[in-house]
Formats: sequence, C-alpha cells, structure tokens
Amino acid sequence: MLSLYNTMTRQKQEFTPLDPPFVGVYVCGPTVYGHSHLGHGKSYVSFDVLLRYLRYLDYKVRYVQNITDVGHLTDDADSGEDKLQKQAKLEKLEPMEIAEKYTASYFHDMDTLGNLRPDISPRATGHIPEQIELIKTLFEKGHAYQAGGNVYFDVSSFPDYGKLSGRIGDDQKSGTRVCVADDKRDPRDFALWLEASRDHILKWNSPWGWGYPGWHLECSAMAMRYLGETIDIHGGGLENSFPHHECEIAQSTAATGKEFVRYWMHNNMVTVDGRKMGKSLGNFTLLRDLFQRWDPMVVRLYILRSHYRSPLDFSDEGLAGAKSGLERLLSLRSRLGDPEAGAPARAVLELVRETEKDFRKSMDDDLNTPGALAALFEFVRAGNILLEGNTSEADKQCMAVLLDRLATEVLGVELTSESSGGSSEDLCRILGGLRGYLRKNRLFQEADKLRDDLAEAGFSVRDLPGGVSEVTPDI
RNA sequence: GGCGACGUGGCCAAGUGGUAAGGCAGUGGACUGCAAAUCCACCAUUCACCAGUUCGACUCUGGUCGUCGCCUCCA
Repeated sequence: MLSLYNTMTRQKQEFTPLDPPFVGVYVCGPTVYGHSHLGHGKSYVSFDVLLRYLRYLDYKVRYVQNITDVGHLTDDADSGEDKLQKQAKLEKLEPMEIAEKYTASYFHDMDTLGNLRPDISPRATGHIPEQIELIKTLFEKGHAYQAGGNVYFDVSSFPDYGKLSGRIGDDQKSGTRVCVADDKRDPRDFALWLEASRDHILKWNSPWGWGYPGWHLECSAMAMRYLGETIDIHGGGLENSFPHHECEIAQSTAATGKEFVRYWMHNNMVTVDGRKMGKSLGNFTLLRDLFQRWDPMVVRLYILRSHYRSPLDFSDEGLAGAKSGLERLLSLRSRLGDPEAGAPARAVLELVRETEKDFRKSMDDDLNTPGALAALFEFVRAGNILLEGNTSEADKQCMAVLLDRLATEVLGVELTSESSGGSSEDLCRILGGLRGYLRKNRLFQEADKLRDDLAEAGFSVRDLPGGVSEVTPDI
C-alpha cells in the first residue's frame, strides 16, 4: 500500500485516488526564461519516479505540468518586471521567442535525464480565458476586489488561508522584506490581475482593462481545466508551498467550494555547500553543463540516492559515488544479456521475488528511493554470485526482466548502452577477441598495450573466464 | 521576529521501541601472467548534546546547541 507524505496534514497517509483507477497529478513546471539547473533536475526526477511508480501500481495517471511563459514578476511590488520580458530585452528577442527557446531546452534536458513527458504541458499564455473566467467567478462569490486596473484576492474572505504552510493570522509583516502594494486592503491579499504599463509587451484585454494574470492564477486555472475541481496529487518545490500553493488553494477552493488538492507533495532543495542552489544566489549548475562531465544516468542515480524530501548537497564526490553504483548495475545487466524466456531455477525465482518485495516496501514508504536502490544493489551481489555458478538462459532472462522493470521502468535508470550500438559494438567484440588471442599466446606486452590504448580511448577491458575479453565503452 | 525541516561511520544515505540497510572510499584475502571486474572478510557497542518515559530508545516526550529552508520570483 503506497503511502505519501502530505504537506497539508504533515504526515504520511495511505494513498487512495478519488476515482480509482484514475489519478490526476499536477506538478508546478518551470518558468521558461533560462536553462534548467540541477535543482530542476531533482524536482522533476522525483515526480517522474512518482508517476512511474503509480503506473507500475496499475493506476491510470494523467500527469499535467505547466509551462509558465508569462506573469511572474521580479519582485512583489507592482513595479516588478516580467522575467520573460526582461530576458527578452537581454537577448534582443521577442518574449515568445524566449519562451520557445527555453521550453525546448527544458524538454531536451528532461528527456536526457530520462523523465517521461507529462501528458499535458499547458502554457499559461494559452489559458488566459480560463484565468479570466476564474477571476469573474471569484468576483461573483465575493472573494475579489478591484483597485484601478488591478484585481486582488481578498484573503480575509477565506479563513483557511495559511493552513498549508502554518502561517495562520495576519502578522506576517514584521521582519519581512515584503514591499506592500498600497492599493491592497490587506498585506496578505494577492494579485489576480494586474494592469499593464504602456511598455509591457505581454498583455491581454480583460473586463478590467489591458493587463496580465497574477502570479498564482495559472496553476489553479490549468489544474482544474484538465484534472477537475479536486485533484489527487499536487506537487512542487518546497519553496512554493508559501505563498504560491497557499494562494492556489485559496483561489480554487473559494471558486468551487470544493477541496482543491487531496495530497500535497513538496520536494526538497539541492544545496551547494549547504546553501540552496538557486538563481538569486547564482550558485547553480546547469544540467547541460553537468551532462558534459557526467553521464545523464549518473546524474539521475545521484538524485535518486537521496530521498525527495531531503536536501541534496551537490558534490563531485557524490556524483562519483553514483557513477560507481551505475557501473555496478550496468555490469550485471550486460552480463545477463538478452536471453530467451523459460523456466528459471527456484533460487532465482526466490531472489527475484524477495528483491521486488523489498523494493516495493521502500517505494511504498513515501517513495524511499535510497531504500529501493539498496534492494537493487543487494540483488546485484546475489546475481553476480549466481552467475559464477551454473545459470540457465531462463535464469538470466528472469533476472534481466527484474532489473529492467525495477531499475529502468520504475526508477527510469536506463541500463542498456544504446550509445555503443551497431558498428562500435562489433569493433568492441573484435578488439576483445584480439586481446584474448594475444593472452592465449602469452603475448602479454602486446595484450597490455592494447588494454592501455583502449583505456585511453575511453574503453574498459575485462578478461572473462575462458580466455576471451570483453571491451565496453566507459560511462 | 513568525512558520517549517534536519543533525546516523572518512563521504553519501536508509531505518525499526528490542539492540544500526545499502552505496562510495579504505584494508586484508580469493581469482588473474599483471590488472580490472567479481566474490569473501574487516570497517559506527553507536545514531549532535542533556534530561525524562520505558524492562529496554537512534527510534517517544521536554530542553540545549548547531545547520538549513520559507516568509520577495525561484524546482
């Protein structure tokens, strides 16, 4: 039975969908004005694993993740500049060109990391009518008020505001750096619609004049549009729980009178030397740069080695550890090959069953991927031992299927080296044969020279029992 | 100031009221022509600190110290 930590109740709860077997999941997507960094990677890998695991459990999941291509300001006062517009000026492009460019970059990085595409990736600018409708409803129900060309949500009309983040009461003023817009009735009130200045490029006509939607509105509008008024799971980064998700709850619940989200999930941050990796500190590492130095699957495994609700401190040492672990998994998978199915031995069936049981036990416990990986590594040792003895093709097939299902299908860690397909695979076999031949004839100097040259070219040599050698590209 | 999270071996990282998974690194051994890979063995009497509850706590309660996040856009 899967249990998930619900930020709203501050405890792990058994997961049951509203309308089984269907599950609606909404995850806050990126604002597309820059390339993705490791922090995005951790977040979206975590939720990708949630999706994969739900599907492994045979739920029919609809996964919606927005693309924010408008509307967020550089600061809380109305004076802030649209971030896309700012980046557009910098790059001398249209805001929509910026959105296109970084949306493509985002998808490319996520594909490389092995994340499945969301079923729907709605753009905020494509849902302005839905957002305007939502504001109208809030007006009708007395939760919104107008101040000039701006429209605000009246927080005092929604008593549950602050429940998710534990910020009850209105004394959020002391010690904060919030610059309160002076046309708000209450400092906690937040914008639903903002009047656009003359030089603002991204703007739309509305009942309240030309403007653009508030910062929190798009997620409410798009989540409800595609997943209904009550959605099963809403995910996002921890830093979004307040104010973003708090405001989403207020808007959506006030508009429909129904519970908006049943399970709130928040993933923790990537840190660098203990400090949050983020755009404001400028201490971020871009995924595309990371991929130059590390195989994307190393990065993925590195992320999975810590729990999604724990912070992950970025270090080369950690990445190196993940790399060794990945090599271990790859090595076993490659030893198993691609054999025919059949009737495996009892010991193999037993091992496979135990492994899957342990794996599921960890995953059921709020997606404990470090625990799930431990089960996999124990399987690797046991599998290697079995391979030392007499194993049938059916045994190997059975073990290979398990690895493919748990490591690749559920955790998304690709274990086939598709990079070495075709001709290079043939070359590796020929060179492996050559080293075997040289060793058999005790031409060790020549054999070792070949090994050294291959190492320099990025290939590892492994002498197998029986005199042949295996050549594989390094990761 | 308010809200919240965390503190486990050299590093990373799980965990249960009944006596510490796993990975990396390290050491010794088997195997090898030598390596690598693989396997075997070793590697925290101890889980920030101090009290308390308990037959028994790393796990529950209270306190102390430390680190971090949010309260402004941010995954």
